[in-house]
Amino acid sequence: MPAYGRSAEGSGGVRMRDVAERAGVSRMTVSRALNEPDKVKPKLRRQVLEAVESLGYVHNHLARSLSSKRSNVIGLVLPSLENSIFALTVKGISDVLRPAGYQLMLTESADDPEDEERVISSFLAQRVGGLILHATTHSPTALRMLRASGTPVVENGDLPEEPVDMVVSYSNRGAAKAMTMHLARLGYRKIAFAGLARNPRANERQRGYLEALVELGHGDEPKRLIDVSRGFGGGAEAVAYIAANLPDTDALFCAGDVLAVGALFECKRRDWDVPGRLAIASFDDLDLMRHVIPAITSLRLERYEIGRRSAEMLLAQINNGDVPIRTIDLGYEIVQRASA
Amino acid sequence: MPAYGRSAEGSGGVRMRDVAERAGVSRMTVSRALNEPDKVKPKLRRQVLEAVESLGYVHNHLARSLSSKRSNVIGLVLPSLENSIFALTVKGISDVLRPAGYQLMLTESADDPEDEERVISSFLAQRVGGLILHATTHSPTALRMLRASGTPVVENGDLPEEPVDMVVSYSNRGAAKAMTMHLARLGYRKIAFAGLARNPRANERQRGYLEALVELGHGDEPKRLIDVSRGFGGGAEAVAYIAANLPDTDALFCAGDVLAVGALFECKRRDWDVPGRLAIASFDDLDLMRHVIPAITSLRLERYEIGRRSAEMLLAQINNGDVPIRTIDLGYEIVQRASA
DNA sequence: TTGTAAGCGTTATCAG
DNA sequence: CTGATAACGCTTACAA
Repeated sequence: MPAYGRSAEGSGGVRMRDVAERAGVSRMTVSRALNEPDKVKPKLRRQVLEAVESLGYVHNHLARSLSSKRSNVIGLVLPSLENSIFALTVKGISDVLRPAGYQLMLTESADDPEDEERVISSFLAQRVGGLILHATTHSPTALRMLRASGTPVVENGDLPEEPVDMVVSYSNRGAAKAMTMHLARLGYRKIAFAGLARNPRANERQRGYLEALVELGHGDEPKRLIDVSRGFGGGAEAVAYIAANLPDTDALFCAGDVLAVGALFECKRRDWDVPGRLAIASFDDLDLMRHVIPAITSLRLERYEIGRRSAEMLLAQINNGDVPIRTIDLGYEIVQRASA
Repeated sequence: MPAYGRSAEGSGGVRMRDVAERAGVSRMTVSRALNEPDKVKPKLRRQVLEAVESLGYVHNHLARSLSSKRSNVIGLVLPSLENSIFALTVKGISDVLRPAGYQLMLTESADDPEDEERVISSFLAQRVGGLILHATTHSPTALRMLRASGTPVVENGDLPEEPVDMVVSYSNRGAAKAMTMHLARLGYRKIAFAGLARNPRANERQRGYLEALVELGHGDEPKRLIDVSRGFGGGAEAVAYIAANLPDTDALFCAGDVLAVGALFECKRRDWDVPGRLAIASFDDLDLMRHVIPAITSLRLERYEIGRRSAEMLLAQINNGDVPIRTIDLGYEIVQRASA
């Protein structure tokens, strides 16, 4: 037996030919009535639709895609579902895809190259019509597979130097640099940075932070880089580390919102005034940021637009095959709040 | 042209027959080497795998599923991706599915029957091998489609009276009732309930809350039901409503964690002591609950287990077709913290 | 506008 | 253990 198991014999086993018989037309007329209704006379169309209804026929997309070499499925690879920041991007994608008759297939793949490879390979085996990847670092094998497949791809998580195909994103490096400069402008002088070591996007953010320090003339001062674990606990770790090892730090820039909130709570526990004792700034702009007390200064990214534009580009590529502008930088915005 | 557009011609256009030629075997041997390696002599198997590798062949699951009437894709319908509570369930599902060679297709469908119908129909058209639905209320059409398809289904969001097929869940009603009784046991007498009006699961929670009040002998007192909007803002609305209309309320039970946190923040803004002025309890147990100050008393559900067991049941049904116990109640646990 | 015939790329089946 | 052949259910291409 194969690795995969038995499944339904397809909805009730009603095929297009059954519908055709019932409606008194040929299979092709049924096919047309379903896919290109305009090409079938209203009367026959009605007959077909009635037959479909009464037989409970469900169009077989497997057969359709195999035969037509087209697919109405778009694959999306997200780094994680735990982080609700992606929800907006998914919504942006869906809002474009759905009216166009496409369906979104979503998979998560921790920022692990092997995992991504497996997921991409699976999507390609499924012959998806296009792929949206919320990641810009891929294994050589993954790259080879993607290129060989000829499948349209949009990358999302960052602005890569060598895109696979199309890109809709913002610059993690640029955004982090801007926020660091912003903190400096607010008067903070000893700015620390906390992030997850294993995340490529967090790494880029760290680079941006370091670039800003150099530009500010703090390049020679001892580094204030803090590697933390994920979740709220990571933010607490950062504050604890500052208390123990970098007590003169006056601002903490967190590579993610959850870290920032964790840091804020830890400050409260230690009775540290925010931003008096320690200012806090973060990346992304979860709804939570403006509700905590004090509200946290953060970087807002166009999460919804990223999704919408990605889907639009993908469809344009699939349908016209001609997308002149293949990289879109949607930028970022600093949202100034009470925490810094 | 069809509603859906052009797509890749399938990875490089390399077919199984090309692999077969290259390896000097028949297509069937290639098929076996890929699906049931044990049934092919090591030597031929190696030849095939080498040919696959050198040609960059990607197995066409469309054709495989069409021909075999099996599918290695499982569809999952979640109410929303904004709520990270589902991340754990997804992980539980993936952990079972992946090693079994299955792939998860995820879609979101707000608790809107029409939307769910469209999504289910799409999955059935895709001829998925099984379906996991995080919802227990379905439109008649959806039910008919599901039943007619014969596709194995697991429902997750609640314990329905008339399951479609299999169920792995907890009782929203039971859990809410238990929490309300718990609050009463802690000495609270004027317990309010806040939830989203349009959510079937929140409705069941409300029922449980009301049942508890009756059992406590508070059935005749004026109701303290508060309909709020979603997000942190909803929690704030609840507190504002209490301040304006139900000032003697001593405890607030929120149908969701985000509401509870929003309520907590609003209390702080109003300088209300929690739990002194108002106790707060919530449903689900997001990580955030134990990090806010004060930490919030909540109901913990086996989110990971729900996913794991659902996937296991589904696979058992697909492979053996014999799953004696078709409904699993995983219960809930009250996590007592400082907020109540 | 509708129909006919020949695939799409794989696997089930049965023979060797 | 391996191979030949006929599906799987649909659409393309062409003919009427």
